[in-house]
Order: sequence, then C-alpha cells, then structure tokens
Amino acid sequence: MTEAGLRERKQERQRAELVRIGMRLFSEQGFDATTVDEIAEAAEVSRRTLFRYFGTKADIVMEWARGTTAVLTASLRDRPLDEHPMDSLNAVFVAMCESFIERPRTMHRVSVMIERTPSLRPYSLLKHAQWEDALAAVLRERTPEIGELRSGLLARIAVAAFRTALDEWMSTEGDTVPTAYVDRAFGAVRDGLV
Amino acid sequence: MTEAGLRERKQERQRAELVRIGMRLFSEQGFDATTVDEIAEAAEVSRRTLFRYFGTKADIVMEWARGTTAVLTASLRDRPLDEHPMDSLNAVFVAMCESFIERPRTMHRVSVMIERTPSLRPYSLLKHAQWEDALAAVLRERTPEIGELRSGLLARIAVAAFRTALDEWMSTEGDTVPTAYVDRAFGAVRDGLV
DNA sequence: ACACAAAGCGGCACTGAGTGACAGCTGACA
DNA sequence: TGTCAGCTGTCACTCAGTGCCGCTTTGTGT
Repeated sequence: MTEAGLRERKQERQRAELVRIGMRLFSEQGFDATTVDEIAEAAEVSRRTLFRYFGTKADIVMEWARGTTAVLTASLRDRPLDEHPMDSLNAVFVAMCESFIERPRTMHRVSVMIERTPSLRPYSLLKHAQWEDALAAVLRERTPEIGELRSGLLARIAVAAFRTALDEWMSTEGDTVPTAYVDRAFGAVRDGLV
Repeated sequence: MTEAGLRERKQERQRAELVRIGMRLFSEQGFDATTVDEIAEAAEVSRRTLFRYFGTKADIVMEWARGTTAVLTASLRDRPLDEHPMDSLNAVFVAMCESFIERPRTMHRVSVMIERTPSLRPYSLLKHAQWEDALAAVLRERTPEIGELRSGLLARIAVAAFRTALDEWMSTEGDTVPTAYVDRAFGAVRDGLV
C-alpha cells in the first residue's frame, strides 16, 4: 500500500477540478440555474461519478468554503499558547483581512455579493458555522482543559464579532480592509460588553 | 372586500393544519424520511396544493420556527428597561425554554430533528440569523443610544450562548427543558469568558 | 511479463422535490 | 341567482440524489 499513490493524487486533482468548474458555473449563471449535468459534462465525467465525489450539489460550494476554514485554523494554530484565546481569535480574523490588503475593493465586492445575495445567504451561514466548529476544535486541541462549553462559546462569539464588524464595514465604501472594524468589535467584547 | 373573509380564515386554518401534521410526521419519522405526499395525504389535500402553501418542504419547518422569533421579540419588549441587556436576553431564552416545560421530550425530539438533519441545517442557521436581527432591532428600539455595533454584538452573542447551550442539551436524554444549560452558558459569558 | 483483486467508473432505472399548464369547482358580491 | 376571480386537483415534466450492475483501470504479488 503506497502512502500517496497515483490514484489518490489523481482523485485530488479531479476533486479540485470539479470545484473549480462548479464555482465558475455557479458564479456565472447562479447556483440554482446550474445543473449537476452541466458541471459533469464540463468536467468530462459522468453524473454518477460527480455524485461519488460530492454527495450534494451544495457540497461543491462547501468544499470551496473549506479553504477559508483551513486558513483560519492554520492561523490559530500559529498563535502563542499563553495568549488569551479571544486575543488569538481576534488576531486570526485580522490576519485573514490583511491577506486581502492589496485588493480591499475586491474583498468588499465579494463580501457584499455573498452576504447580501438572498439565495447565497444560507451558504454564507453554513460557512460561518463551519468556522465556529473548526475554531472550537482547534481551541480544544491546543488546551484540552478548556472544555466544550467554553471553546464553543469563544469560537461562536469570535465569529459573531467578525460578522458584526463585516456588517458595519460592508455599509462603507470599502476603500480599506476591515481590520479596524474587526479590532473595534473584538475590543467591545473584551471591554465587558456583557 | 371583507376584512377577514371565510376564504382567508379557511386558508389560515389549512396552513396551520399542514404545519401541525408536517411537524408531527417530521418528528416521528425524521425530515428526509417523510415525503411531501405523506403530509398531503394526511392533510387530505393534493400534493400541488401543499406546494402552493409552502414553496419547499423545509418551509413547513420554517413556518413553525417563525413563531419562535415573534415569541422572543415580544418577550424582550416585556423586560424592564433598567435591566442589563444581556440579562434580558438570558431571561428571554429561558422563558422560551420554559414554555415547553410540560413537554420536554417533544422539544428535545424537535430540536434534534432540526439541528441534526443535514438538509435542514441551512434553515436552522437562517432562523438563528433571523433571531439575531430581530433581537438587535428590539434592543435599539428600547434604547436607541445603544448603537449598531453594541446591539448587533449583544444579540449575536446571546444567540451564540443559546446555540451552545442547546448543543450540550441535545447530547443528553432530554428529560428536562434546557433552562439550566442556557443559564450556564449566559453565566459563562457574564463571568468574563473574554 | 503476467495474473489477480480491489477500486473507480459509467450506464440505467428508480424515487422524491419542485414547477408549469390547464380544467373544474367554489366562495364573494352584485 | 348569475358571474367571476381565485382556489383546487390532475397531469406531465425537470432535476437532485441513489442503488445496482457490469466494465475498466490500477496497484501488487509472483
């Protein structure tokens, strides 16, 4: 049994290709207007095969979203262990914003598109729920004694802060990346909003 | 044009009846295992008519859930103004739980059905987002000087606390209503989780 | 080089959700 | 009581998702 055989790598490429083609068609024609058959045909696989890679059509979008989750969790794993978890989470979201620092307008346009398009709303929320679960898991992995309740709360409150910050920022022109808004929201949480 | 004609009242009753029957079947057999035809047959309407009342199968669950938003906002409006907003929100969620105090097992079964059925997840998140928006709006309506940031954060953190509490409670047998879990989650938030 | 087993793949047929069109019925109102 | 808008059921269709089966590919042992 080879560690990373030809088969596995081929599958990974195929999977990535399907996501790429699917996301392109979705953004061009809309999610509902794009059929699975179209994606399968464009990727030159059978419909049945596509459903072996992705259980549902929405899973293609979720696979794409998983990329952002991976960025966040990797970033959180890099934070010093003696830092307060909420400060780590603050830093993680700020870092994500800063990765778009060269193209603030693009980030603004995409954010508004995703958050303010009604048919896309459920997927955005699904993505945020994915963030919450993944971040809570990393918190427990870093300090197991933190517990389910505390890790779950911290992750959800952090995502809540980010969503609130993004909400404010989306009402602006978006000439700059929303780091200041994120810091302000986390600051409000820290300063005993409670 | 009569204010509340026979037709309108008949429709309202029909609509409520469909929700009642649908929710009963969903909680008995699960959401995916229940077909629209079953619900239609049990309610003695045609499949097509059911789809005129509810655009999708999930809308039946959403209609049921919509009631909860109204309950929450009404409950929040009744809280004393000198109470700390987070305490008001805590009380509001506890009150919602207590309204199910006679049928804790039913609440447990329905909660698990809604939260743990993958195809229902987006709708559950949509419902929570609806709660957040509605509760934030009531907070601003009660004390306009609270501002967008603070009201948004408070509402989202409250819903985060409730979701975390519900998550823990759903892992139990559900012999009792989750009031204790809710209080514990809000307590953790209050006690400077941050 | 050859054979073999396992896994992936495509085709087919099926169920269930959701929709458009059309025809029949019924309640509101003059 | 007749008229008509609006509700209802029937039918036929598209698309998502699944089980089954036979074929092909690929990793592996001899």
